[in-house]
Amino acid sequence: MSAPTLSIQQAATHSNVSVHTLRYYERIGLLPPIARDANGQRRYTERDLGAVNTLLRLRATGMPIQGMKRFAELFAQGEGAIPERLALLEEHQKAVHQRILELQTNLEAIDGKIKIYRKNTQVIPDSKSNSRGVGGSL
Amino acid sequence: MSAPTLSIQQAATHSNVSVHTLRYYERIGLLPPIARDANGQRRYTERDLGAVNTLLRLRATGMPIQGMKRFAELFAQGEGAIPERLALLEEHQKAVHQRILELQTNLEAIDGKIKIYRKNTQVIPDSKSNSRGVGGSL
DNA sequence: ATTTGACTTCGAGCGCACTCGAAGGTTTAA
DNA sequence: TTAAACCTTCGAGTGCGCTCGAAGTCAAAT
Repeated sequence: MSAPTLSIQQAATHSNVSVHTLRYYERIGLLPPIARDANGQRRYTERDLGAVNTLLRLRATGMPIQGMKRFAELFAQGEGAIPERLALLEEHQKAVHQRILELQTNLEAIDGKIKIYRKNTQVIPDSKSNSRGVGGSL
Repeated sequence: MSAPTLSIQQAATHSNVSVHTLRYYERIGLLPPIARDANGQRRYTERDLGAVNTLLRLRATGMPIQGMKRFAELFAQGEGAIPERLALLEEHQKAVHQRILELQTNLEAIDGKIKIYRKNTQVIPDSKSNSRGVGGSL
């Protein structure tokens, strides 16, 4: 039993991307050249799908295409480049972590605003209160 | 003592944006029309700076300009629109929270990969191991 | 007198990551 | 026979959020 492979259409569906994007990623070197069948059609292996998966995770965490390209290149260079691959991932890890912290910080500020709004919605302001607490300005 | 106001340059520096961006935000309706001095030059009040601050927080958490515009419009509509403002913020709050969760999930997957890489870097693989754990494919 | 910084309207350009369609080809299945 | 699904190269278009510069004006400060 040889490993099952997928057509580009199937791979696209499986990975939830468009066939356009799969060819695009291969074209710009994010994916290695995908193996072809007797008719020259792409056959995606488990490994290829794994690669797509990894790329999508990197993308989802905000890595720009240039970064992914660099990673793919380091991969193509074989085992010698493992330390660089590790370094790249660690750097990205750090960046993502900081991004999460930034989001959390800003989210807290928004939470604060929401609380103020809730107070103001619950109590109908009387003529003496001017609801200046609400935003001040936006 | 009247409230101190800032020139556009000062406001830009203070908020860490460009004067281009300040005018742009005003132009597209994110900021209210900024008050002018005798010479027609913008004078940014504390309130205006607060508005910029809020916008930057929304932006930093990924709210598109259209969303910010909607918020600004609701603000311009006065107190009657407070419930809608609240709703908009709550929706955004939810979205940001989900975004954070997504980042954390993907970050964990990346952490996993890093761990595998670290194992492989520590132990020089012998002829029997083929380091297939490392990425598999990227 | 000149430099600085502000103002206006306008439209072009940029970087990113796709996204799509055209045009022309082949193979395979119904 | 026809339709579906794949292939190629190519270039144009999209949406976002700026970003910039041009051209012309004005007023205050040195």
